[in-house]
Amino acid sequence: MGIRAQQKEKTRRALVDAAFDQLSAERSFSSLSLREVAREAQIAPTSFYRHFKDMNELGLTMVDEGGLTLRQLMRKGRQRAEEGGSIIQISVDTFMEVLESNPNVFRILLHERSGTSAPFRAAVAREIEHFTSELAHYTELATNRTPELARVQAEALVTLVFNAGAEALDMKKIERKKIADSLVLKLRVIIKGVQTVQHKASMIGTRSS
Amino acid sequence: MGIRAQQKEKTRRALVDAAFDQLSAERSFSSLSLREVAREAQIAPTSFYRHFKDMNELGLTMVDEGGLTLRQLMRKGRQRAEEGGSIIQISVDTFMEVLESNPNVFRILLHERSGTSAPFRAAVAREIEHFTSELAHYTELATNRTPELARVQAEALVTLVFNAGAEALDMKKIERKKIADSLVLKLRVIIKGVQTVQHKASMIGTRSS
DNA sequence: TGTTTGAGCGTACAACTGTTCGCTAATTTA
DNA sequence: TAAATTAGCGAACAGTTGTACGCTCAAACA
Repeated sequence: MGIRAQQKEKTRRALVDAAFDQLSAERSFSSLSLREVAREAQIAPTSFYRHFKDMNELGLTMVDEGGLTLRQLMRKGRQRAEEGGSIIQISVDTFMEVLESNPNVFRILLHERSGTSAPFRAAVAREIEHFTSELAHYTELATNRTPELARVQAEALVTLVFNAGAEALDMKKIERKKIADSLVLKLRVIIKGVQTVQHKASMIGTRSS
Repeated sequence: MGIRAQQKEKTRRALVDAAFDQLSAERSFSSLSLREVAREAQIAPTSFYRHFKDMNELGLTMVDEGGLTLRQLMRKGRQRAEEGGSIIQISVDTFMEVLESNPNVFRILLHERSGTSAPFRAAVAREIEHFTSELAHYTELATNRTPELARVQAEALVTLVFNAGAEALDMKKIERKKIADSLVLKLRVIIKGVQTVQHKASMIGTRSS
């Protein structure tokens, strides 16, 4: 890569990082101004346009990085699960760790999921959908769930996990622990419930066939 | 009430209504400006201060009205449930009806729940906590749940219901129906799961005592 | 080597924001 | 009836925003 393209990439990266850095509990992406981001990235406001058409394009880039983080999260969880132990506990621990080391990545996902920009909502929904369907597929293979119930289970699990994530984001470690413990119990309850429902359904199926 | 106080209350109401009216999928409360609200309410920007210290104070008033709606929702659901039928189905139907007739009330609750203003988040959390604990209390009485499991069940149910509400908000009736059906199934799964867990726990308790 | 490209900059502008201040005029109070 | 209160207004302010335009000057290219 030429010197020029290298420098450009560096500046682009500085913009993305500047935007991520400005996120906090008190500051959402949509409340950031182009000028603020440019200021933080140490470039002139007008130079912003050399890299992104507008703030929305920057934001969508950030959401994409969020999707990447989710895929890494899924992979990491699976790797650890292969080494044995409670899958649920491992998954929750992994989630909380990744959440802690990338708080602002989750901030943009969690916030823009119910934000005011339709493209943003769609992008976040797409990433979460990908995450959910992968989990459903995995569940279908690892257990004896029907596709329908695997999907329902995955949706319920993901909803509770992300909700707990949103709560945990701005809390201290000790409170986060409580949320994680409570989350584990809830996930267990759901899985147990799905097992029961599926078992009942298959009994009926057995009887009638 | 004197003529003067009456007129003042009317204008105040106009401001709150104007703010609610401007909310939509594309417009959150925090994106509204004081001047926009005043314009919509047909008063001069400066007159706004005769009624609220700033936009935050207006917003907290609106969140309070959201809490009121939640309490009415709970009451309505219980009334209908007394007349028999599936409690879950009735609750979901009631929720979706109230959601449909007060979309913007839910918008502010659902959005500011993960918003950038700490006082807002706290206010919304308070209202949802109230809703959750009332449901837990009700569950504890109506079934034979331990307080701990009743609480866990209530939290899980509320999380799924509100999440489904957020999804349903901007959808057409037919898609909303699908969300509602899926939600009913998920709630059933959770309740079934809690039943199973509680049953197992009580068996152990019986054995060891 | 001479020419083209393009990242970054500074200036400028119109649009909007929240908020201060002093005024009016109608209601309330004494 | 005379005085005090106050909801509502218009003008004005300093600050911020997104973006258009034209320039520079180093890298890439022919």
